Amino acid sequence: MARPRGFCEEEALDKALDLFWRHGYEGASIAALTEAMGINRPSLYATFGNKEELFKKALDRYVSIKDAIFDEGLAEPTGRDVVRHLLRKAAEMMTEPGHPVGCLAVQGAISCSDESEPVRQELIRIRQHHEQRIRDRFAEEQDAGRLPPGTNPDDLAMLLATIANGMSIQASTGATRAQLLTVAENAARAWPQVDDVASDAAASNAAE
Amino acid sequence: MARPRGFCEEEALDKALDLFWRHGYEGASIAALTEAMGINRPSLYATFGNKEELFKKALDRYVSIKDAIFDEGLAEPTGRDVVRHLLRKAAEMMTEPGHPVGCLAVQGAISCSDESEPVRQELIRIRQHHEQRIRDRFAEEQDAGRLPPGTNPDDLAMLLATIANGMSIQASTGATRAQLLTVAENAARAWPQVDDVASDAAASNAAE
DNA sequence: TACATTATATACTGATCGGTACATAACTAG
DNA sequence: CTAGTTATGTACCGATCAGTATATAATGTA
Repeated sequence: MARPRGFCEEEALDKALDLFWRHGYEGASIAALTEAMGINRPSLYATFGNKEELFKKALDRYVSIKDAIFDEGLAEPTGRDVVRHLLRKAAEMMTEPGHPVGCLAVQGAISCSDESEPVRQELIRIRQHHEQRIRDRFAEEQDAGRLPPGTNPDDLAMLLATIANGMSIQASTGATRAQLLTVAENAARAWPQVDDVASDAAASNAAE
Repeated sequence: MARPRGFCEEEALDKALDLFWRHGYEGASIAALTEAMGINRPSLYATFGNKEELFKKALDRYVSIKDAIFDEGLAEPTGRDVVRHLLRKAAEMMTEPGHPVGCLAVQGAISCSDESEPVRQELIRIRQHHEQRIRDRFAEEQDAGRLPPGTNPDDLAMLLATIANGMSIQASTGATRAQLLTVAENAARAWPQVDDVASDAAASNAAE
């Protein structure tokens, strides 16, 4: 019973996600956001609250995309297949033409000023959520007897997350899709799995 | 024959390096820099030119530190030893108490605004310099016959750089030294080397 | 002691940041 | 057509950004 909104909220969120992804949280200014979203400042604040809330709402869309990829990847039959699937998908997603490069949860979490600390914490939380999913999947691998003796599924999950994070950095600094796919394939081939590891145990005890 | 400088240029540069490392290029404001360095704005500009030149001079000190680590690590007898040495050193350096976490060349290269693009390019150049050193070392491994058939030394160098970059992200988001050392050890153990790889060739052709 | 030179400290510039006050436009219910 | 409500557009707020003008303090030389 009042003036209707002159823009689509979801479309505007997608534009905001693109800009945040491309420039990080602080790098995307309100001026740039409103221009990309095709709306005015007051409309943005009336609809989304403030910059931080807008970011979180855009982030929700990003997480749902990534969760869908994890659903596929974690369903692969063995740990090595999971690694290959997830890293290949990551390589493709991070170099999608017309899309921002790298992973929003990595690029956006690099601290610039302190003011964006809550956003950084949120991104860390997101990444830990995904790492937890990998941990659970690798625990299944261990139960299935496919982990070499002494290999810790949590350690492998962290290694995989580390490689994925590194790929995001590589992508944001010019790595091509072909290069990232090669990284993914080499990581998958070297992945420890019981059918190709001979001796070597207790890598997990190396930390002091 | 004039008023002498009231501060030590090298000490001031070290303070600046610490701040850039901690907050990134844009995140370290001139106000914060001058306070940390214990000098005034005009002194900073008279001595170091401007923010970008100050950053590059601080970066030089960082690169020399890192190059020294590479000198040690690349001297290890085999590729796997090189990987273990470099990743262990990286884990220790990234979690040094009282120091900023992560790698400056990674944390600083994440784009916030476009204005810092030249700085980003400089950091990318630095990282490529180090990746080149790894490439050369792995080429020696291939000549020595320690690389599994079909394994490309350049690909392995990129994989190693990817893991190191990922460790920087992990460090900046709360990973402990013990966790990073475990990542390093697991990566080293799984590293492809001719004495433990049976079949599997041409991982390099996986990219499309 | 007087001068030339360089470093320092204060205070400013214009631009941009996130966020908002306020007047007006567009709509629906009566 | 009017009243009430919500969206929009403009123009602003104080804070902060990198960088600088200017006046003064501290030195070596003469």
